[in-house]
Amino acid sequence: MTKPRSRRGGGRPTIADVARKAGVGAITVSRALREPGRVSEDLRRQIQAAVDELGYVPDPNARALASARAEVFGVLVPSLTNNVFAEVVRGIYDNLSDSPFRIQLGHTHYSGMEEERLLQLFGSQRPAALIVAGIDQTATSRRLLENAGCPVVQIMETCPDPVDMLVGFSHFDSGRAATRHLLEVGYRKIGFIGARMDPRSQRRLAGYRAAMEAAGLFDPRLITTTPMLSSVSLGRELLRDALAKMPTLDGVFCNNDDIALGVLFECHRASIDVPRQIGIVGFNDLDMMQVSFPSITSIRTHRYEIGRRAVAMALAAIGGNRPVERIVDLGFELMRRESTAR
Amino acid sequence: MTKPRSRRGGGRPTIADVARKAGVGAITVSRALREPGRVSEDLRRQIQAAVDELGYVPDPNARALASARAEVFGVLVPSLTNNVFAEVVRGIYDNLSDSPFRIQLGHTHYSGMEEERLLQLFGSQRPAALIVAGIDQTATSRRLLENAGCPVVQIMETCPDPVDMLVGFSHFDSGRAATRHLLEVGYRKIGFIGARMDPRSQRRLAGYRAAMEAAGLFDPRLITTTPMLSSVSLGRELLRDALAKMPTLDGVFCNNDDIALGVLFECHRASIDVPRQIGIVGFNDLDMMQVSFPSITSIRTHRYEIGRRAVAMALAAIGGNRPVERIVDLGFELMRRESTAR
DNA sequence: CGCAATGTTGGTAGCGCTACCACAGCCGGC
DNA sequence: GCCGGCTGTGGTAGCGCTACCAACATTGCG
Repeated sequence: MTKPRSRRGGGRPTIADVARKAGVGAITVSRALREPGRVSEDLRRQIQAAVDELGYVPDPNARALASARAEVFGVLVPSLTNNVFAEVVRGIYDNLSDSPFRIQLGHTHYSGMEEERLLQLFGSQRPAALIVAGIDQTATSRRLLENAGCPVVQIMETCPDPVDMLVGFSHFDSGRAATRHLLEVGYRKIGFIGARMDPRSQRRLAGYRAAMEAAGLFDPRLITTTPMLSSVSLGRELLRDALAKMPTLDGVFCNNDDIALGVLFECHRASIDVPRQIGIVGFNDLDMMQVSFPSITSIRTHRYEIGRRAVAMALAAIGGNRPVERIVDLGFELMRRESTAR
Repeated sequence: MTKPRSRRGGGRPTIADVARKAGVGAITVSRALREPGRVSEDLRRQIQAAVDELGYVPDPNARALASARAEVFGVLVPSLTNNVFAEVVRGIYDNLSDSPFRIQLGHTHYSGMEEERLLQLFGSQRPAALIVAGIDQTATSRRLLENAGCPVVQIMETCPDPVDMLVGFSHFDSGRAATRHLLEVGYRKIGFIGARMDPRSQRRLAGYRAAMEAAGLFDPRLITTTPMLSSVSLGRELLRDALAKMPTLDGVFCNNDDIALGVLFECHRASIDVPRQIGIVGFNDLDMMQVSFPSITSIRTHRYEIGRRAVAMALAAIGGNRPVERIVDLGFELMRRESTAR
């Protein structure tokens, strides 16, 4: 006779304990918990009573092993301290909190290598779905996504050929819209100021450039960027740099709101009148943009909704009814404010 | 003869495949991967070659099931969009990225019930360690933590009787220090402005109150709070409310930097001179505090370091050598700036 | 009334991995 | 030369759960 291993788990109740208590087979307990509709009302009640009494919680690891599918959403974003992604992630969490799915979050730190490593790692868990930021995966990453064997949602951008599904908006269009607005209001020497030029920033810059070229006003010296991580203080420094290069600057499209705020503060310090001498447009429309003095024109993006929608699409796909629209463009909105009101 | 189940996992290589290829037993492969020191140099090389060739990645679920221990850190914070926790979480991720541990992140949304639910859920995974924000768990939550069977680190605060380990700083002391600074510089009618008064905010308020009472200047009408979530725009509204209640207000200790920024903007709009008419102190010392115009005095907290340190302590405990100091106080720092320079 | 279709339940055999032993070979000490 | 102790390796038996199939009862229909 073999002696049972000494309950390595520390004596937590198992499905067998519940089954014994309820006087049914283990598999019936399993079904009662996962597909209550397939178990008779009577047994379901008995089982529920046993579960409650024992305080049974299914072991997700055993479940994943047996079913070859973990109840986990893998989520890959470049950074969490970036307010933008924090909002997206919040949308994801909120829409997933009532479901049995857990979230496995990873930071790529804007690195393709790191993204590959994490996808490899996440893949080994057989996640129920993957949500990844951006469309600029390496060839290896793209292959990993295609072979993940689960719904994949790319977020934050649009493109015609996603791996699977996509929710986002056009960074090119939004960059162009911001620049066009400055042109329409009458600014001419419009600079682009940006830090950490990730692919999405590059597309906004391309939109800026397109607008400026269409107006016959493009000049490469109007562009000021840095590889450093974006921050408010960096916005201040970058405006100084931009003005040093181009003292006649009369407007700036800032790659994000942090930069824009830094620019505004530097204008205060240098007694530059906003919007009279310089017009400012930010990007993302954080709450503070409408509060600042003067309030700052910005491009509002639907970050929370992107996260929420990505989850909704993934859940639909898991449930068997893939959304008809594989590609969702949530657009953006230009919020006109005092910083460009001249 | 039983036909093998059709590789539900989709044909990924298993440890048995690696063992066969390397001509060794499965258990030796397992050891070579987890404790290379216990396997001879020769076999280790052969096994590594087989692993590389097959692209073998261990299944974390099977591993967790067999060893009754998942390589997962459970992390519980109230909110991710709060910049403060985003920084803490970054510190946690950064210090854990080279280890085999994954992170399971949960939001309590400042709710004790939600915290209980998540601890229950996380516990079912048998995590390697738990990191939770705060010391104000419900009785149930505290019991769950005590019985988690793994190292537990509470973060963000100090107290004499943590569940297990603790890293943080004193909110009471920091609130008192901020208020004392305002008093020292000469402000008298000093208000407290705060949103979302979680337990940490309450302690800062208590520190404020202690300082004001010690100076014989406390007045409950100086306190303005709201249950709403903190934001820059809320800071602006709260200052209006505070001034309506107490027009002679000459200083404010803001519960966080977002509020402080909102207050500053409202002062600009209302042509209130900072620091002459009103002094402002923020809390957390976000980057923008030193950039704003005028720059804002704030209490610097070591958020990233709290996350980093919590992980270091948990790893040490997992490794068998619990840190001698179970309680670590990382302190805080008053950053004097223009907003209180009069 | 017979038979297929449907619905409900249970048994068995794993999922991929590691804990726990067993065992072989080697060392040094008495 | 025997014994205990080490080191390195492997076999076996699960971890807790679910996929798969079988068994049985019940129903509907010709």
